[in-house]
Amino acid sequence: MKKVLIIEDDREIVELLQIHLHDLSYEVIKAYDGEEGLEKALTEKADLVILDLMLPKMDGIEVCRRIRANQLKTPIMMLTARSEEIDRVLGLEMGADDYITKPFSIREFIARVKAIFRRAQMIEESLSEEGKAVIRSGELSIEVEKRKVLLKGVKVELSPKEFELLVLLAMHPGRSYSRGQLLNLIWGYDFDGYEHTVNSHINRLRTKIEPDMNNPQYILTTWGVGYRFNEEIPG
Amino acid sequence: MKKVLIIEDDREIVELLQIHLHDLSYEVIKAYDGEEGLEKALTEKADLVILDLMLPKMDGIEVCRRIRANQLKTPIMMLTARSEEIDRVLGLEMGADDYITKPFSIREFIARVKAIFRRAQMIEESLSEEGKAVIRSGELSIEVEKRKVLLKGVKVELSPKEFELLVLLAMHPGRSYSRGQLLNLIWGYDFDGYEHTVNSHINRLRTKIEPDMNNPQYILTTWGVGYRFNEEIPG
DNA sequence: ACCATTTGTGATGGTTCTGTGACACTATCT
DNA sequence: AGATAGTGTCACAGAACCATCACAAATGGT
Repeated sequence: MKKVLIIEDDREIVELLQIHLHDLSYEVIKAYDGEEGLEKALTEKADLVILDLMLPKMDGIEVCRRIRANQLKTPIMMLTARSEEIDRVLGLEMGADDYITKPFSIREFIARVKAIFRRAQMIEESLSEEGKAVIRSGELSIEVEKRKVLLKGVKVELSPKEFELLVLLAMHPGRSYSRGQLLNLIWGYDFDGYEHTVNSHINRLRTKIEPDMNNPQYILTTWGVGYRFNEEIPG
Repeated sequence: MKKVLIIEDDREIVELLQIHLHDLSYEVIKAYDGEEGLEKALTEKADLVILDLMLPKMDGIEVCRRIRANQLKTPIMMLTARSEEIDRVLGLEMGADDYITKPFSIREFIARVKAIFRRAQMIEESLSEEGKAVIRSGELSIEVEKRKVLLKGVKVELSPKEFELLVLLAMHPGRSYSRGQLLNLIWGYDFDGYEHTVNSHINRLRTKIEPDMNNPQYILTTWGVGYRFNEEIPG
């Protein structure tokens, strides 16, 4: 059974979410402040964390960061009170997978939760078929094990860095990575170069896989933040 | 009836696996620590070994190595606690055929066990053809048992290392092996020489089997990674 | 012990990749 | 619109990586 951790100080909202998550037969764990939330996130190994931005004791942003530092793969959905862009951007920068602004409709909330699990499920399944870790998206297919990328069935030659970038981004569609994060994750934390280096590699990668450079379909830019893989490929 | 050996100290997991393996009508042998596991692996002649990475008395890696040293063909499936704990590469480097991270779904576990047996079956069948394990690819045919390689019907004389390299690569077309992996798998994990040694052997091997050295058809280079056998031999 | 073969390593030259600077371009805000 | 900060593009030099060759040490058979 899937575990969902809710970190939210408004008990009414927690109640509401719990009821509906329970209907979907998920196990629900609750935390009412940042510290408690972080602790439970690290110990309970939840399959999804729902995280309010404004929290007592420890800010949602900080909680998100700390979770990411340890559990890279756990999906996080942010709740924010104001629909201001700043909040959204910050949320993405920390590596949240999705965000939703209060007040939200339960219908929408459930749809998003399902979407997140569906995505996680896809990754799980593609990994499980032995030897075949394949990520598919539109006309693009990535055979991770074989280090092979096909675009419309035609093999694309990528350099090591380009390949690693593509795989990292494509494994978490919709999640934005800052240039700093990408440098840490791919180049290593001891790399001391310019962040602008990432631009070049993204650019080279795009020239190889994007049909139209002025209108990228796979590698998207999150302005002011970094890059992400498109989560809704047309067709 | 197929025999499956489970080496795992967590008795709950052993129980669980046993039940499901029994359903598939496999005979199950159990061992609860590394030493016992190795002993039973060597005496019982199992068709599949399921091996936990963390074990009392003797580490799973060591057990894996020792089994491999004696029984080259027995498939081994590794169990690891966390996905971060072990790199996919490391598992394969030790010679495990597959690995699965805990916690895992029984469904997935069974799928993988079946896949391993299916693969073993395939190899078995190709072996039974007049007792010859033959790998064919383009104009190249490798008779593994006889240590004989034919190019366009003409015998090619290969040194031991060259032959082993060729067989290992040709057995898994498309999969790239790093120089470190090749050293571990062919030279042995205790070899302490330069990785660049592999280059020389690949080079010598190529001069013997490649029609055009500037455009290899069989042994390809995966830049920044290592070498692989071409999976799509032209006509 | 002798010879032939195999094998590891050093050296060298060639190829690909990668980081960076410079500049054009775009989004955002006042 | 203008100012500013963020992003796209491109070329190039240096770095990283690979192929090749030569040679000495190790190996193995006779």
